[in-house]
Amino acid sequence: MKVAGVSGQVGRNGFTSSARAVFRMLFSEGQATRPQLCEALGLSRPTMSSSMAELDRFGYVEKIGEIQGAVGRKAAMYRLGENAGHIISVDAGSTHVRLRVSTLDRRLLHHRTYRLSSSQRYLGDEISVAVAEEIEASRQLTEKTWGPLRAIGIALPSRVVADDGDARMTRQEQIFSHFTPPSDIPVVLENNVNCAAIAEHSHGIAKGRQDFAYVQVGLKIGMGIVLRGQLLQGRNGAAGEISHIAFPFGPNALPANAAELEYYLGSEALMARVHQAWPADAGTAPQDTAHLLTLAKDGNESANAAVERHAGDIGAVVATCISIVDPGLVVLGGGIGTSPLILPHVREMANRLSYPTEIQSSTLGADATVLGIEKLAAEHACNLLIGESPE
Amino acid sequence: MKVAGVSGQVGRNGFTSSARAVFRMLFSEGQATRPQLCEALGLSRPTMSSSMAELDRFGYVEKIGEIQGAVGRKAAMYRLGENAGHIISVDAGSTHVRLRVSTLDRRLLHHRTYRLSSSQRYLGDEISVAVAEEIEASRQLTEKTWGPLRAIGIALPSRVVADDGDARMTRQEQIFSHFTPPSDIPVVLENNVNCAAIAEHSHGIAKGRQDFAYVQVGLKIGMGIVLRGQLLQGRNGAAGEISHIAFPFGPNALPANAAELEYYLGSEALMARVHQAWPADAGTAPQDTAHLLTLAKDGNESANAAVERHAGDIGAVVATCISIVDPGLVVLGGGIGTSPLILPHVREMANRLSYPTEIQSSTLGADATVLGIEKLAAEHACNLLIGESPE
DNA sequence: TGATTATGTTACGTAGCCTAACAAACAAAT
DNA sequence: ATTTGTTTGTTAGGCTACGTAACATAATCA
Repeated sequence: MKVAGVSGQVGRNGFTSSARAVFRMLFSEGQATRPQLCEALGLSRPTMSSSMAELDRFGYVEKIGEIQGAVGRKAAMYRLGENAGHIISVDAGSTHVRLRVSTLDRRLLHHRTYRLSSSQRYLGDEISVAVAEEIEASRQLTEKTWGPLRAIGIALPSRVVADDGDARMTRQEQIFSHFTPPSDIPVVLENNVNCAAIAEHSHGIAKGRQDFAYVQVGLKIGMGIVLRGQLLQGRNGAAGEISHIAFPFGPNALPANAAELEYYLGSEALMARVHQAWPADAGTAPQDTAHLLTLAKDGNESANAAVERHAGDIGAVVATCISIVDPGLVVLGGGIGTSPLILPHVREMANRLSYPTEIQSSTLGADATVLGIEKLAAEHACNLLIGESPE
Repeated sequence: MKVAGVSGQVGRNGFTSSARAVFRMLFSEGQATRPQLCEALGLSRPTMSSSMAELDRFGYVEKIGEIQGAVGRKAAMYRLGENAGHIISVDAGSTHVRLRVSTLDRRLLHHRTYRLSSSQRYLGDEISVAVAEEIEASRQLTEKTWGPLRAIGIALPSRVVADDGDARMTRQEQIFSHFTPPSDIPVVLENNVNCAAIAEHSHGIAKGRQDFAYVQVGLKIGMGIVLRGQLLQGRNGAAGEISHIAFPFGPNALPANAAELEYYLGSEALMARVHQAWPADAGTAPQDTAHLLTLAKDGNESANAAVERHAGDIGAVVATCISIVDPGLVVLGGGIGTSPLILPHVREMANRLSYPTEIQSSTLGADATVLGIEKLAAEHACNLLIGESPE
């Protein structure tokens, strides 16, 4: 994750640590009563009173109702207040630009989806233009109940280098070719596969897991790794760039070029191999991977063989990842990755080659990436507002 | 790292956070004056006084002298006191059992090295017996100025699973077949390659790095990964088990068995290939890898070709690791890994296939592993004594 | 209409830090 | 040898962020 713009106050900012804990709790839980917060944070009721007063002075919390227990007085329910502000999150994808405007605790305020004129294989001008326009349009209709804009998050189809990393040779700056963010708003950039991984962590099948890997198999292949609850980025923003693992590699084969696996495991090369091997008497060869998967599902032998072989290849890649980070859980995503046809073969290959690991298909839809960058942007905004998280 | 024995008090234990910070500073720095500690920890001199008094009551610190600045009063120099105690660290290696007795701040009190009767490929009875005897012998001569024994650390040639991991199918318990640790002393277990990585971090070329990978190439091949300053262990204790990456893997090759790379890249298979390819007119074929490296260094063409090919294979493995964790630094260790002959070829292959990464040879000697487990055991003892580290 | 229970506030105590001021111990200047 | 200035360490006292105890408030239940 790269953060541009405002350098930001980190740490001490006048709030007591209890007030910060309360804010952070409402930030992550959405809403809670005072007794719930006391219980969860181990604070006394007087401390809760003063923390709430502190936060309320800035409009960072608001009371949204009361709930009645079995007996006794009603408990006041709170959530983040208007002044906690809002964020804009954008998935600058290859076919669509998806945008969400939401509060820090991720209540959706507004959303848009823009379809690009053509599929963009890499981050380029058209994506930058579309992002600029979509963000501008959303900013126009900002309602004043949304509070101040705290951050803009953008998920990119490119490597993204953290602030302390080595940013040479990255395409990440391309996003700014036609898009100039407001000067006082921090911009959070992250790779789109990593964002999908984050979404699996916060909304998907990896919820509650400290460690897991998310492998996306579609047009391209990529991986996002979460270790100890945190996204692994790497010195060059290249953590999870599995298209660069050594391939081919064997007793009589050394890799000749970088990223050969990207071509081999990508949809295009897969379909090329399918066409090559397609028997003349097996009917029309499928035109795309969706078609291939449909044929396989319907029992077409040639399609099944191709899918099985591809699943084996993916299983080999997954085994390699497990052998290096041993995450305990691997989530498969992307057009091919989520197919129930490949799952058993990936499991079989991965578990045969490496170590006991749960392997599951993603259940999140097309919103995963934008939800992931939303989470990251919200976290960044939260940190700027009340200081870095304690751990 | 697996921890057996005493469950331990974690966190709150009567010490103020300043006192804990002071202890932790002396633990990591070895010794420091009061003003130095004030400066480094951001504490006032009165707070330092009370923290020192607190720690001194338990004998956890001791004054070891005074140093004179340019002008002004002398500053008192402190280090950890006798009651901070000592630890025993053991490298249960394949040919030797190395043992160190040291204070928590790693002042060497005693050391022994025991040569095993034969090279042990796996953790088995002979190693367990040797460890039991060496530890017992060291405990006999415990001097009372050493203070209490706080922990025993053992580096094992086996996967080691963390307390929350999945311990099935591990050999780690073998160490206790003939060795029963004192019931009230915590035992810290860790894989020996991971220990060597830790040693690179605390004493070696990776000092000060947050992220790096250590690749050991010798009789076997293995990796230890440090991310955000912490060892990566993995759900099955299998993080860094690079002998399990998919191999062979190519357009016409899927791996048949687990760990084929272990056989292919190990010394034995390497030498078998060398013998196979050795020309009849090139003199006697080398008998072991050391001999092979010597011949290559002296310009022998066949030896050089074999070394270069092996280095390329290692480079491919390193590239795979970089593509997954992108650590920014890879340290090569082990009998073959530290050879200056392979370094340029590994660099060339790794950087061609993946991302800009510093690749260096280890400069630590045979003590690396025991120094690594010493660090881990010391940290564990420190945490038990004064609570978990804040971050 | 109490009795009971949960919530929130007020009053007050305390731990753990700080600053200010002073005492002690030193080198360098007089 | 005395004075001066500097650094170190201690004493005195204050402040902040918590806590507990007690009370006020608001609900259910009998």
